[in-house]
Amino acid sequence: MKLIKGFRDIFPYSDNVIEDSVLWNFIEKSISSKLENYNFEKIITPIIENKTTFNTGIGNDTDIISKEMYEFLLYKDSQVTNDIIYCLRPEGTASTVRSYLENSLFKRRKINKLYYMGPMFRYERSQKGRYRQFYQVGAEILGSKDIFYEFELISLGVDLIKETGIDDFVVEINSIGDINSLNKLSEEVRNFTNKNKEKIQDSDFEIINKNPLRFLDKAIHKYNFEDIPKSSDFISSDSKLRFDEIINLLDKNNIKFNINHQLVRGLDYYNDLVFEIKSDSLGAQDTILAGGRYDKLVSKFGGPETFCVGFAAGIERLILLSSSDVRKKAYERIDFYVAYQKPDFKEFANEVCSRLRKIGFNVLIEYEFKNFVKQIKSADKMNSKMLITIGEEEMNAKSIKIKDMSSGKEDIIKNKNIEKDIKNISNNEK
RNA sequence: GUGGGUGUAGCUCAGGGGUAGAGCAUCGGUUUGUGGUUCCGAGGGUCGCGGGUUCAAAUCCCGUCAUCCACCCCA
Repeated sequence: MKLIKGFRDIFPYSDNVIEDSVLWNFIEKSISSKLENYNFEKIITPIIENKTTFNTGIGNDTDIISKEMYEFLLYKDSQVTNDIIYCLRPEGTASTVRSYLENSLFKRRKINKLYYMGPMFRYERSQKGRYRQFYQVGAEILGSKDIFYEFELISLGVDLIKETGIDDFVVEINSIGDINSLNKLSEEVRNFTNKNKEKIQDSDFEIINKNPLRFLDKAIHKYNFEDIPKSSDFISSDSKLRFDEIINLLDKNNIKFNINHQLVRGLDYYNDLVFEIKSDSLGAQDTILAGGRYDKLVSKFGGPETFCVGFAAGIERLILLSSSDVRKKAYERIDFYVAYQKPDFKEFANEVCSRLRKIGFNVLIEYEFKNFVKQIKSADKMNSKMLITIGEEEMNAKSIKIKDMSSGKEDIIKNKNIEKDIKNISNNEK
C-alpha cells in the first residue's frame, strides 16, 4: 500500500503547502473567480485521451511526447482489447482544441473564451515545482486575432498571479514571427547547420532533420556559434506590427514586461506572440505561467482556420509562491463557533447552528462536550470570526450572545431575531 | 536518463554498538461564563525496507525503495 512515485495526496492541515487541501481549495476558488471576472467559461475534458491527440497537437519530437508521456494499452480479460494507445494528458491545450472541434463550439459562438483546471501527467524526475501529476490552469481564446485579446490574456495572467499574493515576478514577451517567417527561419537554420556540420553532434542532426526550430530551442546553447539565425531577423512586417501593437497596449495599461528575443516555447504549435511569467524564488523551475498564439493548431486537427491564443499556469508553483497573507486567509473560513456551557444546552446550540447554516454561514459546533473555556479556546484556534455563547443567562432570556473575535465586541440577540440580526451584524463587519 | 544530499513520533530534528529523546502539534487537567504568549500531565515509534557482521544493530557494511536538490526539459 503505497503512493505511486511522483504523485501526492492533498489533505487538510498538511505541513507542506502544496499538500494542504485548505490552501488548495482557497487558491483554486480565487483563480476560478478571477477567470470568471474575465468571462472565461470552464471546459472539463477527460484526463485520458488517445495518444494521437497529443502527437498532432504538441509535436512528436518534443520531449513531452518522446519521453514524458504516460501511455498505455487497454487490458481486459487478460488481453489487449485493441491497438489504440491511450495516454494521460500531459497538457491542456490539445484536449481543449479536440473538444472545441468535436463539439462544434466554433459554430455555437464566433469567439470562445475557455478555461480548464485539473491534473496533467508527465513522466519525469520530480523536483521542486515539478511533479509527475501536477495541476494546471489554462485559459484559451479561440476564434479571434484581435490584438486586444492578446492583451486581455496577458493581463489576466498577471492578475491570476497577483491573486495568489505573488509580487516578485517578471513578464517576458517575444514574437517568433508568423508561419511564413518561421518557415524561412527553418530553412536558414538548415543552411546554417549544414555549413557547420563538423561541429554539430549527430544526435542534434536528428533534431534538425525533424524540426530545425527545435534545434534552436533545445540544443543551440551547447555550441558557441555567434551568427545564429534569429527569429527577429526573419520576422515579417505584419508580425512586427502586431508585436509593436501589443507592446504599446501593455505600456498604456501599465503592465510591466521585458522583451526577450531568446524566448521560444517548447511546444510546436506557437506563432507570433509568446510570453512567460517567471519568478526567481522558485528554484530551477522558474516559469509560473506561459503561453502564446497558436493559429495553426485547429487546422492541424482538421478544423477550420482559427486564430487562437492561450496560456497555462502551474498551480503547485502558484501555491509554492503564495504569500503568507493568502495562506492565512485560506484558514479564515469559519464565520461562527457555537459554544454551549452545559451538555443540556446542546440541542438549542444545534438549532442555532442549523439556522445559521441555512442562511449561508460557515458554522462550527463541537458535539462532544468539553468545558466552556476549552470551547472558546477552540474557537480561537480554529480562526472563527465570531463566537456565539449559549449559557444559563442566554437560555433564560431566550437569546444568544455574539462576540467579534478580533474586536472583542459583544452583542446579544433575541432567539427569534437570529436570522435578521446576524445578517445586520455581519454586514456591518464588511 | 545522469549526479549529489536525506530517511528516528503527525511535523522539525538530536542521538551514533548495550532500556528510544527534545521542541512544536494533538488530547486531558489547571478552569462548569470568555480566546491568542500561564503552568502540570498523557498518548503517540518494527529509528524507510531487506540482508550481512556481532553475544548484542536505530547505530557498522551491502543492497533496495522513497524523498529532496541540480542537470535535461517544462507549468
